[in-house]
Amino acid sequence: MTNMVRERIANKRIVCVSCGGASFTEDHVRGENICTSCGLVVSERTTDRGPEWRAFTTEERNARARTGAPMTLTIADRGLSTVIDWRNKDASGRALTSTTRAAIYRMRKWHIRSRLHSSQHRNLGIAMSEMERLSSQLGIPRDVRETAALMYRKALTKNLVRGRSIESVVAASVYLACRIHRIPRRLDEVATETNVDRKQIGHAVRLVVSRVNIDVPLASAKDLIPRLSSDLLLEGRTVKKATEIIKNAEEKFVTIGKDPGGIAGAALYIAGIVEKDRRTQREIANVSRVTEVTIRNRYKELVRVLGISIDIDS
DNA sequence: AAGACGAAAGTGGTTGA
DNA sequence: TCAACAACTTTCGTCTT
Repeated sequence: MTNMVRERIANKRIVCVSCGGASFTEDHVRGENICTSCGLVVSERTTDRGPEWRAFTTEERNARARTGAPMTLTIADRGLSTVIDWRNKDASGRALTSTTRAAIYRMRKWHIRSRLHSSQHRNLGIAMSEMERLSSQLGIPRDVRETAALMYRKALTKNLVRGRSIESVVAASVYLACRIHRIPRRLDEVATETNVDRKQIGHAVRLVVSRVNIDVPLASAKDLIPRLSSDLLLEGRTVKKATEIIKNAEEKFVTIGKDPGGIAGAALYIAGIVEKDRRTQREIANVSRVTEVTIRNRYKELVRVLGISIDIDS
C-alpha cells in the first residue's frame, strides 16, 4: 500500500508550495503528508482505502481477494458475526432430515443466546455506533479508533460505564486514544461533538486513566507544532527552531502544568523572530487558541529561562 | 495604525484540610 | 465541602514601531 501511495503522489507531481521540494513523508499516525525538506504539512487525512493490488478480470479479483470483512474492535461482535437461517432448508433448498434439523435447532438456540442476551453486548452495540459517529466527525484515523474501542471494552469489563452515560465514556475513550497516538485533539473539541458536557467527559477520562491499565502520555506542546505551523505557513527552519525551543523548555521543566497551546504558540513566536519569519502575537494566538496575553507570558518566561537573546532589528 | 506590553479583575479547575 | 491557589482569560490604557 505504501508504494502505491507514493507512486500516486509521484504521478501527480505534487511539489511543496513552500519550498518546491518534491519528496514527502507520510505520517500515517496523523494522516498527513509532510514535506521532507521544509516540514510543511501538505494535506491531511489522505488515506488510501483501496486494495493494494490491481485486478483486470473477475477471476483475478476473486483469486486476489484474500479476506472477508476485517476483524475490528469497533463493531460489537468484532465483525465476526455468523447467521443461522431460520428456515429448515439446506443450501440447495431441500428440506433437512430430522436429525440435522434437531442439530440445527440446538445450534440456533445457543447462537442466539450467546449473541443477544447479554447487556454488555447491547451496550457495546450502542457505544460502537456512537464511537463511529464521533470519531468520523472528528476525522480520527482508523488505528486510533481501534485503540479507542479497546479502551472502551476495558472500561466496560471493569464496570466503569454503569451509572455513567455511555456517550461520556465513549468520548473519554476517543480523547484518550488521541493522546496515546499523539494526535492533538483537545477535550473541548471532543466535547463539542457530543451531547455530554465537558465536565462529565473530564470525570470519565480521569476514571478511565486511573482504572484501566494503559499509560497515557501527557499532551506535549511538540505535538501541536505541525498543526499550528501549517496554519501559520511557517518555514521549515522556523518549525525546527520552535521544536528545539520546546525540547529545551521541557528539559528545564518549565512546561509542567502549562497549557500546551500557550507553550507551542510562544515557541513559534520566538522561533519566528529568531529566524526572521515573524508572525504577530495575535495571529499565533488565534490558531493556538490561547490569548495574546498567554503567548506573551509564556514567551517572556521561555526567553528568561532559556537565555535566548532576541534582536529587535527584524 | 498596528502591534506589543503589562496591570487588574474575573473564571474554571485542582489541591489539601 | 470549602478555601486557597496557579494558570489562563478579558479588558483596557500606554508605549513602540
